[in-house]
Amino acid sequence: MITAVRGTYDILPSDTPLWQFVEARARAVFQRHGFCELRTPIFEQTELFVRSIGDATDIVEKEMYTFPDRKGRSLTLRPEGTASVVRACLEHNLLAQQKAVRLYYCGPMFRYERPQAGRQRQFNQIGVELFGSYSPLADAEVIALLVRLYEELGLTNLTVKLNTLGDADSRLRYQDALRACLAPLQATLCTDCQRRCATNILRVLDCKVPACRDILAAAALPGMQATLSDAARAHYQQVLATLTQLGIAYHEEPKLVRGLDYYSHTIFEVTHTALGAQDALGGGGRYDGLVTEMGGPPTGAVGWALGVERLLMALRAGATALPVPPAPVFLIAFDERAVQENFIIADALRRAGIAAITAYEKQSPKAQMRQANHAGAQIVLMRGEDERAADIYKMKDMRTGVESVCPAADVVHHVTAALRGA
RNA sequence: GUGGAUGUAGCUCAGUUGGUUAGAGCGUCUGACUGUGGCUCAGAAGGCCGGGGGUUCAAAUCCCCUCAUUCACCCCA
Repeated sequence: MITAVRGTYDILPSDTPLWQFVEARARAVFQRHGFCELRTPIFEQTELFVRSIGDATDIVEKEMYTFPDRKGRSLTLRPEGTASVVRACLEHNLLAQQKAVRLYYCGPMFRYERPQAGRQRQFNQIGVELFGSYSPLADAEVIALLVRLYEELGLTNLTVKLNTLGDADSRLRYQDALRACLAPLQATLCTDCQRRCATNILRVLDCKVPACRDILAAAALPGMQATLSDAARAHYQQVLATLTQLGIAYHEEPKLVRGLDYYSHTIFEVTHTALGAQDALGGGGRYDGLVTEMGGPPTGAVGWALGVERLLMALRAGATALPVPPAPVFLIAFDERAVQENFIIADALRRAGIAAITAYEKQSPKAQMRQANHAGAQIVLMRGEDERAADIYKMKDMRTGVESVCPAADVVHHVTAALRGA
């Protein structure tokens, strides 16, 4: 038997209503906030991700699905959404005008990682990007948007974690200071941290190995705040103040670090208690340098992405009321001729906007009634020899068990009235 | 990429120190005055015991490999 490849999975009909619910709510919230959808291809030139995400990141180093096409060009299934959005904006000149551009996207992303709870190789993200402003209000706007979206979906037990990396100069100064401070200690750190010292030194701060934590705590490392420029510090404070005015609770996490190179200034992450090790429901930050890095004009930018699978895990944990599938009209045939007759009536019902299904073969009335019940039918229409003689349909309301009769020519009206009354 | 746990019916799981035709619950199907669902009762169908190799008179059970799932590390959404 051929199975779905490792790290991928099917979203079955029993689950798709929940997905549709989440997507519909998300679109409604984005629409209220003035964000428009952008749909980009699922694969891009490999170079796009290498340049935007950073060639020293885990994503680029070992997690991308990269392959040559038939003419030898290197292509990559997108591991995240921001790079494609920036590329599309530049390609179509969407950032040329002097105004903010608000975009959202949703769809599958691909990363070659070891699957575990809340982590698969093809997974879905919903994300937003806000271009054209350096204002801390823009940071606050997208963070608020993320929180309002979760609220709209009925999620609680959320934690919003915030930090600032400062501008590019602040960050370089801090990394230098950290490197100088850690150099003499490097041999005593865990092997992961020794590697991090070379690749992404900020991650050392986030190490969970107890021995490392003790060493770091004793080392009196410089705080990032110390190397922040005045402007960067003021920007961050303004973001915090605005969130407070919006009534959005947050935790400052000075050690919060992100895995993509393009972030600067504000970074944030939303976690949920019911999620286990992969507890980040969503995260993002400001990336003012990326647009110029990709060959565009200097453009302020801030955005986030959320993992839909993790969002659904959190929703299920919270036992939020799930949407119910449609309850169709079910047509039962007592004889062979009725199968064909029902098929025609079903079409008339559907054209009138009423969901209806029929059987393809005559089965026992009992079996057909069971099917109708299983399908959640509210109304059952029955046709056989007796009904044909009188040119009528027998109609049963499955909730009350009450049966009635109506002329064959008038079925649509009767069903409509019955559904409305129920 | 590293480590632990687990793969038996559609689903959730039993299976005693290796020993006859591998079980249960739920679900499915069929019946219970043959043209009527839900509840109840009765019956039936449904398993290369994840796959491959090995040990043995004998393997779901022991050993090795492999694939997959899962949890954690790592990393991220």
